[in-house]
Amino acid sequence: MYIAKESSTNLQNKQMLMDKCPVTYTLERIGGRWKALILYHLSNKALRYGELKRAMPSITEKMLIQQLKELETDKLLLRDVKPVVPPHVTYSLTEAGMALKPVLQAMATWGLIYSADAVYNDVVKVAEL
Amino acid sequence: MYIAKESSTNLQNKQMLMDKCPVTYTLERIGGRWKALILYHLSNKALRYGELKRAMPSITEKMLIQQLKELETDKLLLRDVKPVVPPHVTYSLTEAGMALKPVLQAMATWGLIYSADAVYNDVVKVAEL
DNA sequence: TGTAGTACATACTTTTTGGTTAGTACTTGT
DNA sequence: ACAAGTACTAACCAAAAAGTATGTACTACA
Repeated sequence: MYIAKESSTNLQNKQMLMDKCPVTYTLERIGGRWKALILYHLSNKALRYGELKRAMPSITEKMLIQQLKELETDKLLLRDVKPVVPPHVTYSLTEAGMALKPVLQAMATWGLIYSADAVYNDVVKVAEL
Repeated sequence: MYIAKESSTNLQNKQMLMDKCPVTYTLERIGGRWKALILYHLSNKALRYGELKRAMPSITEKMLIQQLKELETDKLLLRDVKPVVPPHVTYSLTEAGMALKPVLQAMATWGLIYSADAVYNDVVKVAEL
């Protein structure tokens, strides 16, 4: 028999770590499936919504705007709307967004080195199918 | 009326990004609520299971061993069992785990700078309650 | 005898994340 | 008249992550 507590600690733990651990704070900002990739695509030049979509064919439109919105409210990127019709919207990195480049670079470097000989525990290789 | 596809692209997207994007690869290895913190605590010296637990009072035992297991199979840390009773188990960083230090450092630095004036969008501040 | 400490395991549930499907308003091109 | 392109919105759902509660085997100590 299972009796659950009324209030879970899930959000409380998240809050606490965001507050006390700067790494967790950063992780919360750039974590998830798509944010790093979006930041990467915008790292050289500003792009329009449609350009981003075409640069990442496997992201759905819902996920794309959702992530863009979150990145915007987190002040990592800027949304520029030209009030014309059809709409013309460009996304570019802010100061804070630019400052993430060395972070992403460090992660990319580690990933490149240590994924080479890694055992893929959570992924079934296509070749094995 | 809603009719769902039989196979979702969730895992396929994850696989694809892990394969093509080294940042995503790294993120998958150190992401989640607790892994960064565990790596941080082990960054200076090896610790026993109980010492880790006491260092992170709000993690549950289930989450702790689960994360430790994943970090071990990902070869970021080493599990040392002394076959005595009561059990004596120590965890320490591997080469790959050590190599993550600059990555965590870069994230910590960014987090410290850009969390100071951040708007907490996903968190209701305690003071507001 | 019973309580605490060692390091876990397991069944179950809640919360969050990611994905699916369908639709909006407007204009230009065929 | 109708399709295609612009940039979205919203209802709905499945899968993954995180958390809860409880139990294990063994020993030392009071």
